[in-house]
Amino acid sequence: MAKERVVQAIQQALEAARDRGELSFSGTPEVEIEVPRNREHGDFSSNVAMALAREANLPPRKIAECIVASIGVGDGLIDRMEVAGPGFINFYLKPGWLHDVILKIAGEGDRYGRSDAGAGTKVLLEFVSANPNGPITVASGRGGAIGDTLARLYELTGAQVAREYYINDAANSTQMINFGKSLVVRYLQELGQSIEMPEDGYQGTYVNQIAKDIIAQHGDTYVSMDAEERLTLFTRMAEDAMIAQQKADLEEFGIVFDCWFSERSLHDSGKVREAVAKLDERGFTYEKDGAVWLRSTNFGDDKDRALVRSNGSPTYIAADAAYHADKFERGFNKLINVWGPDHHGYIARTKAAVAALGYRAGDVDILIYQAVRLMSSGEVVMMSKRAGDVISLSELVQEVGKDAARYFLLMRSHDSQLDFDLELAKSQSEENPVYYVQYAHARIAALLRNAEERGVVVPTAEDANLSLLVDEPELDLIKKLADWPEEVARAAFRHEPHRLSAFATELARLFHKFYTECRVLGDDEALSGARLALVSASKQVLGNLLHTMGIEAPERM
RNA sequence: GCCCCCGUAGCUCAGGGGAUAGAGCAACUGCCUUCUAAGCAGUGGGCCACAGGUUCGAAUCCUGUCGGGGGCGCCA
Repeated sequence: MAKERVVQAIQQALEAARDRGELSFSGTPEVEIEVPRNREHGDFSSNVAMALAREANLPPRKIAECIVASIGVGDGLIDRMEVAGPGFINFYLKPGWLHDVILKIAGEGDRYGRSDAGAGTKVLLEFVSANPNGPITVASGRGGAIGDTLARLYELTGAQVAREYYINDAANSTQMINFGKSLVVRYLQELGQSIEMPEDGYQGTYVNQIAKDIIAQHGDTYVSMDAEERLTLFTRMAEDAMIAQQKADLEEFGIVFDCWFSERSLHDSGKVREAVAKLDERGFTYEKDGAVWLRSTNFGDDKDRALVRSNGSPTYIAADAAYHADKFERGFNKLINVWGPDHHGYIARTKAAVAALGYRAGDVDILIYQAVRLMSSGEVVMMSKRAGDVISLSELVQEVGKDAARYFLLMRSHDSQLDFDLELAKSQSEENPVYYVQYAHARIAALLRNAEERGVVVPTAEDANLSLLVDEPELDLIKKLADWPEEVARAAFRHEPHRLSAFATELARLFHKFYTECRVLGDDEALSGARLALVSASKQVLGNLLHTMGIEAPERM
């Protein structure tokens, strides 16, 4: 595409200048070009001259002029160049390059935006991974939106991607036993016994529901059961019920995992023991106070961590070490974990465990997203899982819809806290940003329907006379369309799925602007045809974009 | 005490070495006999928390201070 050709032209010019002895620098300089914010600064702009100034020991503008002088304009792409400001080189291209973009989009369709930039990468994306003791919360939903969108982005770069949910189902977890106890209480209460829910029990009504389901299936069989046996059974049943519900909640949110990975399975299969043994063999453990410790400080952690308790049971970090080893053993070469803010303390120790096991810690990327606050009428809606007044992801989806929920949870950088304005997300009106974007798509669809009704033929991109597209709103819109593939790669590799919401807003704005200023179905048949080709391309890109965000692209609104 | 994130318009936040700092919401003013006004155009609104430093160039990088949030277990 045009951008690569400009980069190549600069590189060749640099080498030519070096060969002539006009510039001195070593290696091949990284040539970066960008789309300038200001349209008057051309189609692309480069700062190489300034970046090279020190090494070449020449004023930036001088270098820029030297580069410009050795770039030919005869290749049909570059119209003219300008040295501007402190030493920017601005490239003004012949409009044909933009028309090629429309041809490319028409040719690639749903695949427009794909690349092979990530080919050969086998990514395991682990996200959500909530404890199986309640419905998926809105906070976990943020992790879900981020993880799933990141997965879609990586897929577009040609990487192989697996979405995985790590189930924290280790036996004897105090949380889970407590959860099981709560279920027992509800079960007995439902059957008329008067016992109190303990202070630290799970108050949510979903526990009552599980109790009712058990009664519906098994009646009062468990009333007379041995209490300890019953607790074990109920803990397991509570867990199974929650996992099933979580699966359903997430599917409703547009997320389907390739694998639900059980922590317990790591213990049962002996993999946790193996991992601890391997750490021991490699000399990174020691015993103290009857416990086995990992020398995680050897790998940058600020203190050593217990792997096996003095009572002989392995800790969470031991299982985590085994889990990450297992991921690598399954052939993945890039592990991405999307974790909530309460896990930030685990980054150093997890990476330490990975390194101590002999894997590359650099192949593990851990993304911590910050808290979500639900806001209603300017007030924070408080949430506590145990108190039972959580607003679940499922409730949020029912309240505002999947599209608004996903869009809002993707609007902010993962490391910013996020205020989720319920009223705004709910409002089916102009103030809601998600509708702004979807409306652009629906508007396009309406336009194309209209054309059909009027008997106007939408020409193929090849048949349209694209050179008629010369107005500013048209060119600005095409430039944005041209940027999509690169935006995909940026958002993927920088792990910034929230960029898509900004891109979506910008693309929608440029379309609306075009729509307002450029009449599509007019008297000039050739111009209408060219504009319809542009409209189709816009629909394609907007659709691809919304699909990547996991949001519907409506045909009408 | 130590660690992480944040501090940018009235509010919520993008931008994270480059040219004149942006968006949504809120406020105000225009634009529908013509393709969806869920739209467009315009106005007002900023010591980019503060202080030093690095750089040709800093909202952006470094150090420190202040303010907000989160995390620091032989819990998971």
